[in-house]
Amino acid sequence: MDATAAALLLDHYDSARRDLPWRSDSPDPYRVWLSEVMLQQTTVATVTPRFLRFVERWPTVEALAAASDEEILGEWAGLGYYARARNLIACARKVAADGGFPVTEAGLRALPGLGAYTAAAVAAIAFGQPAVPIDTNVERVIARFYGLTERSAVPAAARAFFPGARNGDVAQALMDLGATLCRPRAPACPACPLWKHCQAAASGTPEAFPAPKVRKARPHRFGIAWWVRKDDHVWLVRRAQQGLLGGMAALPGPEWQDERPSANAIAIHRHGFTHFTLDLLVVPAAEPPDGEGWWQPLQGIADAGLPTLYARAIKAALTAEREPRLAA
DNA sequence: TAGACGTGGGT
DNA sequence: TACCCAAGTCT
Repeated sequence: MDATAAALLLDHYDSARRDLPWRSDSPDPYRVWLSEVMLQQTTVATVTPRFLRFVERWPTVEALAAASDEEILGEWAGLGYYARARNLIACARKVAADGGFPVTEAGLRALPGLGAYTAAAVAAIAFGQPAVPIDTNVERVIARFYGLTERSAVPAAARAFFPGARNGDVAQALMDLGATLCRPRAPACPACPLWKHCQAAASGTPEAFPAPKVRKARPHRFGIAWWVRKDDHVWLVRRAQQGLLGGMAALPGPEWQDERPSANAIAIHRHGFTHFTLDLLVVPAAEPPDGEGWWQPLQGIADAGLPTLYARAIKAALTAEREPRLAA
């Protein structure tokens, strides 16, 4: 039905597409998969340098599969949503053991960390399959193009929009459009190749499509991180594999709680997570707590593979030690 | 199925 | 400061 719109979109894409390091006329499935997993809920600007470091260190899925958990989690540190890294490891090892990536959408969907979107994206982009990847950009552009307020109506509309041939390019073109012109707020309609065919633009209030999602308020929580120094080292532990920051290096400490604890902190780091904010109190202790851990040299601690929460808390503690008057 | 799950940049 | 948003997945 919308061969015209898809053709206009592809013409625009062929002349104006962004040059991103995982894009190629002959895509490497490993690079497509790695980039798609990194891009889940993460911006192109954040992913680009991290992607380049990953593929330089591990140029193939076999090389990645042969790396240790600690190496990969350390390279992922700071990217967030660490379940992605744990699934990345499991997926790489399965693909390497199987001798390559599955070619079909269903086969890809069965791999760890590949949901409906990523399986369709890899199938379409890397293998030229007629899959229809629907991410937040595609959802927004399609909803606006057809004047849909209900997000539940988008998948059927998207299947009508996608031509079947060049679905990977159509998807990337829609994502580029969503990121640069058809933005959530203040869309740049006059510059859009679909402007004259777009229902939302014709309505005069394109931002009203699709209807906004309802959001809940974030609670506030508190935590204690023990600050145990010896010479120029600090005691670190590895967090449990499941749950928040699962498998990542961390300062030791008890479970976080809803009430503010009374403790003699040398620094307090406030950190925002998706579903709550945290005040992490950094509290000096003389000896490491019971359990596994190691002495991490403070030299180059910023590159030690810590998630941002702990990298920032340690930085605040070191600053407080240097300038006690500034401590919270 | 709704909540858990990170972080950085824009406004 | 605070909220929005980002190439989602898993349970």
